[in-house]
Formats: sequence, structure tokens, C-alpha cells
Amino acid sequence: MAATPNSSAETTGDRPPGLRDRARRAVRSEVAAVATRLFLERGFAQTTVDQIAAEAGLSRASFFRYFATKEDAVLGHLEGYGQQLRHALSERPRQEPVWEALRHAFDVVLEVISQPEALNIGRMMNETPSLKARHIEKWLAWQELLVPEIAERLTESAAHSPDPRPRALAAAALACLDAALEAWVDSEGTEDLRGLFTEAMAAVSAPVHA
Amino acid sequence: MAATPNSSAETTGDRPPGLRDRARRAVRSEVAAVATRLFLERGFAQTTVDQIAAEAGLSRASFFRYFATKEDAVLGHLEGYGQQLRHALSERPRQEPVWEALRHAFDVVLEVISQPEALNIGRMMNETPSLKARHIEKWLAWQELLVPEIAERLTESAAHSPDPRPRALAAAALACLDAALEAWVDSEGTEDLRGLFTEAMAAVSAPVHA
DNA sequence: TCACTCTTGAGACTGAGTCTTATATTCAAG
DNA sequence: CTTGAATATAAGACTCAGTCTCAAGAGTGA
Repeated sequence: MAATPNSSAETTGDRPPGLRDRARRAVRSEVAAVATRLFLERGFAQTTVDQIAAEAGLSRASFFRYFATKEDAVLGHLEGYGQQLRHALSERPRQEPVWEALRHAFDVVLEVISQPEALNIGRMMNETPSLKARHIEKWLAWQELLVPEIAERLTESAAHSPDPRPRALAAAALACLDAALEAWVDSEGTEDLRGLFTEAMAAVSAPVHA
Repeated sequence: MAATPNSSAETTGDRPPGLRDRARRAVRSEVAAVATRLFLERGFAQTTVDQIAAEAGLSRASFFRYFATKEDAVLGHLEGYGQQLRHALSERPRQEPVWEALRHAFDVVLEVISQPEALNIGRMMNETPSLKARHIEKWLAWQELLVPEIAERLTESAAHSPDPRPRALAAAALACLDAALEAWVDSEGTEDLRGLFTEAMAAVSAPVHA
């Protein structure tokens, strides 16, 4: 079985974290760093996979063994946060209002995102549709992870088979994150990301009645 | 000036709708029909642009003069609805609560989407990431059109420069549309799309407090 | 040492999207 | 009706992302 992109062969926990695995992780993050640097220097479209591979010292073929797509070299690290997010939500108290539970759960993500380098990546994403699209795909994966968790918190109120509400809530929360992130990038990082997010969440759950 | 994909050279209204223009529109929609049929028959990935071009009786190069991407052959018609949506929102009474205004504005879109053929396209989209991604890009364009319109309805409450709320509201409404559409496709079209959308909108603006 | 497995590099191959060039086709004057 | 500018087209070269196959390393366990 050959390793597929985004797998670390740790489907079930081998007691020792696996030496093979650590190596893979290390290479992955190193290549990602190189790629991101090149993208920021020359632009995303202007940087070819061959250039990244050459600069990082591996073959083109190997690059695609570490990343499914060119975009994933920048966004690959988002993969894992979906599970963390889901877990954070599942740990919120059962009787907490869904929207509030979601707001708290997102703390995990906000923590990671508000690194100053995210500013550059954010700007690049705004100029690069394919990157933005791939970014959203990642978030859609998060969304799907959140849906069952949210659904459980709604069961009291008659959920007929295809209930649009859990997905709507998950997607709306993600929408708030997106809006907050956008505003944060626009402000050059001067505003507080967490505050912007809270503001967005509040505006959506109780829209100002003009 | 050569015609670019998605332009009909009617940037300003030439009084006669333009014979050239009508021809272009006609070809465009005919090619789109052929493409959609082939996609549904053989699958999106299994259908090449060459096949579409051959079947539709034009050259590969010409295909890309009508559609910027292969995905646009299915999604191109969404282009125009953004403006309609924005217009519909702008016509809602000034004192109406934003969220309610949005809900009504989306009627325009719901009308168009709830065609039975949308079911097949919806199913195909769920199996085709690139298509889904492109679809979301279209919606992002709608979102950006709605933002200024929503911002105007919030001005009373101190909008400091980078205000995340308008975008959050626009994106959240789109999220509801997405969730409703998903549920609708899951139900094989048996459920009422408009009803599902209303339900989603209600759940988000006043989440059930478990 | 002998398998066995996993990783790598090399390179062929498909297909999307861009671009250039040359040939119609349309349309507006004269 | 003809000339000339603008535009639409086909043809095909070209770049690059992503897939696939194959053969050669490199680590591990007997």
C-alpha cells in the first residue's frame, strides 16, 4: 500500500508514533514552507510545481505524493482542524444554545489562524480564485463534520428526514468565520480577529432590525 | 476587441438587442445543453472538452470563447442571477428587517433553481468537487454584490471601517440556500425547496436553544 | 543473506486552458 | 456592388497540473 497524500498511516495508533511517519510529516511541512515562500515571492500562478520540487529537493512525482494538488501545499495544514473543531463542539455542555456552542468551539480555529503570516496568505487567496475555491472545499469538509454534531443538539424539535437546519447552522458559522477573516485581512491585522468573529456571529443570529 | 467568455458586448444597451448578440446567446445555450447532456450521460470527468466541441459542432478553441472553463458549461447561467438577486434586495422596503428582506429577495433564485433538471445537476455536483468549487465561486460573486446593499441597511449602528457583519449576513443567507438545496436534492425533490429554505433561514436567525 | 515492503525518480501520457496565426464572415461605408 | 475594418472561427502549438507505470533504492525482519 503506497502512502496517499494527507495520510500518515496512523489510521490506528501504532504505539510508537512511527519513525516513518515523523519523517513524512517533517518533509511535508518543509515542502509546504518552501512552496508558500515561493508563492508569496512570485505569485501563485507564476510558480510551477516543478520549481517547488526543484527548490525543495524532491521530484515532481514525489511532490504529488505529499500533496494532492498544488493548492494543498498552502492549505494542507487545514486538513486536521476539522476534527479538532468537531471535537471542541462535542465537548461543549449539552444544554448550551447551539449557536453559542459553535461560537466557543471556533476558538480552536481562531487561535491557529490569527498568526501574522496568515495575513499574506489571506491576501494571496483574495487574488487567486483557484486557491480560494480549494480553501472553501476544506471548509466544506469541516462543515460536514459539524453537521451530525449539531443535528444531535436539535433532535428535540421534530427533525423530519432531510432537515436543512444542521447544515445551515454549520455553514452559517463558517460564513461568519469567513467574514471575520476577510475584515481582519482588510484591516491589515490591526483589528482583533476574535472580536470580529463574535460580532459577525451576533449579527447573524439576531440581525439588526432596521 | 475580441469577445470574452460571458460577455455579450451589451455593456451599455445598444437599443437593438444586437443580432450578433442574439446569435452568441443562442450558440452559448445550445452548447451548454449539449455539454450538460453529455455530463449527465457519461459523468463530468469522463467527458472531455473535445467531445463536447465535436458533438456541438464547433472547435475546441471556440468552446473556450463561450465558456471560460469546462465547469462553466453547466454553471454559466448562474452568472446573471447575482444582479437579479441584488436588485430584488434593493427593492425590498427600507424598514424591513435585513434577514427578512434577504429571505424574500431569494425568491427570485428559488424560482429558477427548483426546476426538476436541477436535481440531476445537483447530484452530479455532489460527486464532482471541481464542479462544486466552481459553483461556490459563483455564489461568492453573488455574495459580494449583496454586501454593499446589506451594509446600507446597517449604517445606523456604528459601522467601523472593516465591518464583518454585511458579509456575514450575505454569506449566511447563501449558506441557508445551500443547505436547503442539499436537503432538497437528498429528498429527490419531494420536499418543497422554498419551505426548506425558510426553515433554514429561521433556524439560523433564531437557533433553537437546546 | 534473502525476501518483503515502502519510497523515490524518471518519464510517458491525458486533458484543461492559453495563445498565435491564418482564414472566413459580418457590417458600414463609399 | 465593392472596399475595408472589425470580429468570429478553425487549426494547432504550447504550458502545466495531475495520473500512472516501472524500475531502482533503502529499511526491516527472518
